[in-house]
Amino acid sequence: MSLKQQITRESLRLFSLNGFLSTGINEIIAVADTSKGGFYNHFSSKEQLFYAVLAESQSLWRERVLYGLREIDSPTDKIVAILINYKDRYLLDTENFPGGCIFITFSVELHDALPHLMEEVNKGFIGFKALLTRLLEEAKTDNEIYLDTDSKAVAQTLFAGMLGASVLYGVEKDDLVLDRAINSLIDYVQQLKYAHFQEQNV
Amino acid sequence: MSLKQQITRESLRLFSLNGFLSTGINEIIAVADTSKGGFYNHFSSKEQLFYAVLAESQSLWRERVLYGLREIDSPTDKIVAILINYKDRYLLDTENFPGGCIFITFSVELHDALPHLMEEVNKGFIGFKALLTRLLEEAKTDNEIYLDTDSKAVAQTLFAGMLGASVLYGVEKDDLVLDRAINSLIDYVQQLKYAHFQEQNV
DNA sequence: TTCAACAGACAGACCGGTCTGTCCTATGGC
DNA sequence: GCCATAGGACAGACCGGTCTGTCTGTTGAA
Repeated sequence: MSLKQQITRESLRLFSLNGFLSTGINEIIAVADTSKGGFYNHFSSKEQLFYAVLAESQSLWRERVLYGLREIDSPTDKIVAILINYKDRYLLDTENFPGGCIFITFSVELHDALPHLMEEVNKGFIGFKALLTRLLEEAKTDNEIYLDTDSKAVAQTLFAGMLGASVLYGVEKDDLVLDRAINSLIDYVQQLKYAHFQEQNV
Repeated sequence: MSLKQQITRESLRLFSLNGFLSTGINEIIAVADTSKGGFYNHFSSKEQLFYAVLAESQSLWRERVLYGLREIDSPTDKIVAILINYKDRYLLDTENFPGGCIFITFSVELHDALPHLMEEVNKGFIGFKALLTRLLEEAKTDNEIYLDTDSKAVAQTLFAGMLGASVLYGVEKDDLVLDRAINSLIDYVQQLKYAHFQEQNV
C-alpha cells in the first residue's frame, strides 16, 4: 500500500474515533509511521486530506451497504437488505470505522464550524435519501406498496431511524441495542408491504 | 445575572454550535464579556465548565421537554407530549440551543476522546430512556397498550428516533423535515394504542 | 484597610504548515 | 559495466499562531 493510501486509511480510523478537528497531523503521521514531509508530499493541507478521507469513506460505505443488491429484484427487499448491510457490514465494521458512522461524526462537528466541508458530507446524505426514494417509487410501480405512499416522507423516516441507530450505538456500544433499532425499521418497511398485501386480498 | 451564570449560559450556546473541544476559552470570555481572571475565578478548569454547562443544559431540557406533563393523565399521551415538546420547545429553541441538541454534539465528539465526560452525558440518556420505559409500563397497567409490549424495546426505538430527528434537523435545518420525523414517531405511539383499542372492541 | 472579584500579561504545550536537507532510484553518456 | 546527475519521496527542525491555565496587579465595596 502506498504511503498516501496508508495515511488516508489511518486518518479514516482516527477521524471515525475523534473527528476531524480533534485529530492532529502529528497523531496521523505517528500512526501512519511517516513524517510531516511524507504527509505534505501527498496532501497540500489537512482539508485536502479531509476530502480524500471522505471519498474513501463513501467508497467503503457503498461497497458495504449496497452489497448484494443486484441479486435482489424486489425494491422493498432491497431496502431491507440495505438496512441489514448498514448494521452488519458497515456499523459493525470496527476495523475501518471503530468510532461508528463517520458521516455523522463529520456532520455534527462540522455543520456550524466548517460549512463548506459539511456541504460535501451532505451531498452523500442527499444521494442516499434519493436512492431510498427511488426504491420506494419502484416498489409502487411493482405494486408492492400503496400508490399514495409519500416516498420522500418514508425515505426521510428511514434515514432518520438509521441516523438514530448509529448515534445510539455510538453511545451504548451494545450490539443488541443496534439490532433492535434496525429491526424496528425493518418492521416499518415490512408493514408498508403487509398492509398493502392485506388490501390486495380483501 | 452573576458572571458565573453569564459564562455558563454563553458557553452553552457556543458548545451547542461548535462543541466543547472546538470552543476556546478566549472565545467564551469574549462573548461573556469578561477575562481569564473572571473565568478562572469561577471555574478551576474548562472541564469544570463542562459539568456546569451540562447541568444547566439538563435543567433546561427538563423544563422544556417535561413541560405540562403533570396536567396529562394518560401515559401514552404523556409520551406524545414529550415528543411534541422535544420538537417545539427544545429543538426549535434557537435562543439557548442554536446548534441543535447539545447532548448529541457532546456524545459524538466525546465518546472516544473524553470518555469520563461522556459518561456524565450518558447518565442523562439512561435516565430519559428509563422515563419512557416507566411511562410504557404505566400504559400497560392503565390498559392503554398490549401487556406483552416490550417496553424497553419501544423506549429504545423512540429514543433512537428522537436522536435521528435531531441529527437530521442539524444537517438540514428544515422545520418540515423535523415535523415529519417527529410525527412518524407520534404515529408509532398512536399505533400501539390503536392496535390495542381494536383488539378490545373485537 | 481588607479582601473578594476581576483584568490582562504571560508561560508552555501544541497546532497546522514550511523548508531544507538526505536518501533512493532512474536515466543517459561513455 | 560504470558513474554522474536529476528528481521524487521522505525526515525532521522550525515557524507563527492558538490553546489552556497561571500569576500579578487593580479595583471597588464593606
